[in-house]
Amino acid sequence: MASSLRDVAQRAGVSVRTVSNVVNDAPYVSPATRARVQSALEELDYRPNLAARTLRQGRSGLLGLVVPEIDSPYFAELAGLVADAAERSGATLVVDQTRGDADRERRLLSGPSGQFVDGLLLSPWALSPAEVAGRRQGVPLVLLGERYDPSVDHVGVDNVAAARTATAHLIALGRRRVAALGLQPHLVNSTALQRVTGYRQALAAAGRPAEPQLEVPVERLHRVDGARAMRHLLALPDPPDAVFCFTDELALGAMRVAWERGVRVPDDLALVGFDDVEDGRWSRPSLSTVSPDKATLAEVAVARLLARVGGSDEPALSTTTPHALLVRESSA
Amino acid sequence: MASSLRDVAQRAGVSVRTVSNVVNDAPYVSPATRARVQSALEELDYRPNLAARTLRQGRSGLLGLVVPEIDSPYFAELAGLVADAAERSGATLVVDQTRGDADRERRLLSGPSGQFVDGLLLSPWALSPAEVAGRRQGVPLVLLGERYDPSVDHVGVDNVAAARTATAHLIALGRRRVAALGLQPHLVNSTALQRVTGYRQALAAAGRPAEPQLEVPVERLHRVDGARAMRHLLALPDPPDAVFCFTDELALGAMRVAWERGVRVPDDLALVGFDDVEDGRWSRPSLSTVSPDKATLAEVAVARLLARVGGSDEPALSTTTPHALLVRESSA
DNA sequence: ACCCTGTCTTGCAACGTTGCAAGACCCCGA
DNA sequence: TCGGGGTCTTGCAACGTTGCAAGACAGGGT
Repeated sequence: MASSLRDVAQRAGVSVRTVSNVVNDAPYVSPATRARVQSALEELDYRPNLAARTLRQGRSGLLGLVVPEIDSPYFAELAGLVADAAERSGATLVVDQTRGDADRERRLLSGPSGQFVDGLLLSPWALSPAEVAGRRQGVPLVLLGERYDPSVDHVGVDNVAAARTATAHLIALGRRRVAALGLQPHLVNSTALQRVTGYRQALAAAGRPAEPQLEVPVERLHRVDGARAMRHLLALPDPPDAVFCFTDELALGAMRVAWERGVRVPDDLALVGFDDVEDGRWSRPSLSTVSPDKATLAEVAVARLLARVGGSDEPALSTTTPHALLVRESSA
Repeated sequence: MASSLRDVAQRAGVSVRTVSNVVNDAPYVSPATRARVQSALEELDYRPNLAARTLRQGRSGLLGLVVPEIDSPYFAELAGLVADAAERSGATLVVDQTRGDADRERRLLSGPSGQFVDGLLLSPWALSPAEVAGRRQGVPLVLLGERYDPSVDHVGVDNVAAARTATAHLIALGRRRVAALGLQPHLVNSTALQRVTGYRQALAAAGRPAEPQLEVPVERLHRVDGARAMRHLLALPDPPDAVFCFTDELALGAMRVAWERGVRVPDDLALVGFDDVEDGRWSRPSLSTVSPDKATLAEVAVARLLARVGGSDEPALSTTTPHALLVRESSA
C-alpha cells in the first residue's frame, strides 16, 4: 500500500504539515528536521498522491492531446513532438484518440478525462466549430490544424497557401493535367476544404480551367484510400500526369498503385503529398511533400496552452506556423 | 467555473448525497426527485470531478501505456489498438513516451503519473528487469514485449521462434548468405537478443556456420539505422543475398539503400522484416515480415491488466500471443 | 392505535493534500 | 530582564466525492 504524508509524519515524529514542507522544498525547515523527514520519506518510499494534490490545488500538471488516430504517421509524429515539447516545459502529456468519433471527441473534451488535465490540445475531426467552442468549459483549449472558432486559440499552417504552392510546383514542371486527391465532402470545415481551395487558386492563376473529374474524394486519409482514388484516376479516359495528394499517406497509396499499373513516377506521373512523414523520405521514389514545421507547431501549441493554464486571458490567438515545399524524387 | 455536487444540490433543493445518488444511478431515488435533480444537473452542466472521485475511491478508470517512442510506426499502431481495446472495456487509455530514457521510464513507473492510473502497460527499453520488478509499487503492471521478470505479468510473441521461422524461410529460398540486421549489444535483455538467437538457431539447423560479420548491430531501430547497416553489408567483400531485419523500419531503410545501389529486391537480395507495420504493405516492393498479432496482444494485455486492477492476485502470468510469417514481394 | 417494513433522503466522516494563520522557540539588543 | 524579530513547527479547514448508517415518512397488517 502506498504511504501517505501521515505515515511519514508519524515515523519521523513531526507533523503532517512539516513533511509536506519538506516534500515541497519550502523554506524554514531546520536541517535536522529535514534530514529526519528525508530518511523517513525514503524508508517508506513515499510518493505524493496526484489525485489529492490535484483536488487541493486544482492543478494536475498534465496536458492532454486528443487526436483522431494515434496510429496514423502524421499524428504519431505530432504526438511525439508535442510530448517532447511538454517534457521540456516540465509538463507531462497524455494522449488520447477518438477514431474520428464525434461522441468520443465530446467525451474527451468535457468528460472526466477533460477534468484531470490542466489543458487540452485538440485536433478536431468530427466536431462542429460551435460545439468545440461551447464545450470547452473551464479547461483551456488549443486547437491544432485549421481554425474553428475565433474564440478559441489555434495553431496551424496556412493550408490554402501550402496547397497553392504545391500545385503551382506541379504546373511549373510542365504537367498538363494536375489532379487533386483527398477531398472530404462529408466533413464540414475540414482541412481538405482549404487544400482544395489552394489547389483551385493555383490552377486559376495559371489560367487552367477547373476540371471536377480531377478532384477525387476519399473516405478517410489512409494509404488504402489513396490507392482506391488513384485507380479511379488511372481509369479516366484522359488520366492526369500529376497529382497533388492532401496527405503523404494518400500519396504513398497512390504511388504504389501507379507502380503496379506500370505508370512511372515521376516520368509519367508526378506526385506531391502533404505532411512530410518519415515514410515519404524512404519510399521509392522518395515523396515530394509540403512539410509543415511540426516541431514549431508543437512548441507553439504547448507554449500557448501553458500560458492559458497559467491564467493568461488575452484574446484568442490564431498562429500560423511555417511550412516548406520539399521537392524529392516523385516530382523532380 | 465548474460546478460541484453542492451547487447542484442547492439548486435542486436536495442534499448533496441525493445528487450523488442520481449521478451514480443509485436505487431508491423517487422519480420526482430524480427529475428535479436531473434538470439541475443539466442547467449547471455538471461534470464529476475526477480528482475527487479518484481520491475517494482510489480508482480513476484510467489505464496508462508507456512506450519508448510514440512516433515509431510499431508503437503507434500498438498504442492505437491498445486504446481501442481499453475503450471496448470501458477504460480510457492515456499514452506516454520515454524516448528510451531510463529516468523517464522510472518517473512514469513510480512518479505521479503512475499514481493516477489504475494500471500500467509498459514496454520497457532502458530499465533493468530488477528495477522494473522493484519499482512497480502498488500499481498493477503488465509488460509488453519480452519477459523481464517472473514476478511481473507479461504478454508478447515468441521472438525466438519467430526469428527462426523468418530465417528458415530465407534459407529455404536457396539464399547462401543470410544476414541479421538489428542487434543491440548495448541493451541487456533486449528483444534483439531473442531475435538473434532464433536467427542463429535457424542457421545451425540448416548446418550453416555462424558468420559474425553478417550480424550487424544498430544504435536504434529507425530507417536511418537500417540504411546505415545495409551500406555496411553491401560494402563487405562477400555481401549477403538475404537479410533478416529485426524490425520493418530497419528493413525499409535497408530496402531503400539497396535500390540506390542498384541491388534488386528480391532478385539480388531477399528481405524480411518484423512487426508488420502499415508501411511495409505499401512499399515497393512490399515487405515480407513477421506479423505479431498486435490486436490480440493489445486485447490480452488490457484484459490482464483490468483483471489485476479488479484485484486478481493469481501468480504472474506470461502469455505468448500468435505471430505469422507474411511472405510478400521482398522475399517472394 | 400500533408496529413493522420498505422506500426515500440525509448528515457525518474520510480519502491525502496544501493554504492560512497562529503558536512555539531562540537569539539578540536594549 | 524584557521585548522584538526572525526562524521553525503546527492545527485547522477545505478541495469534491462517496461509504456508512441512521433518520424520516408512508402504507399495510395486526
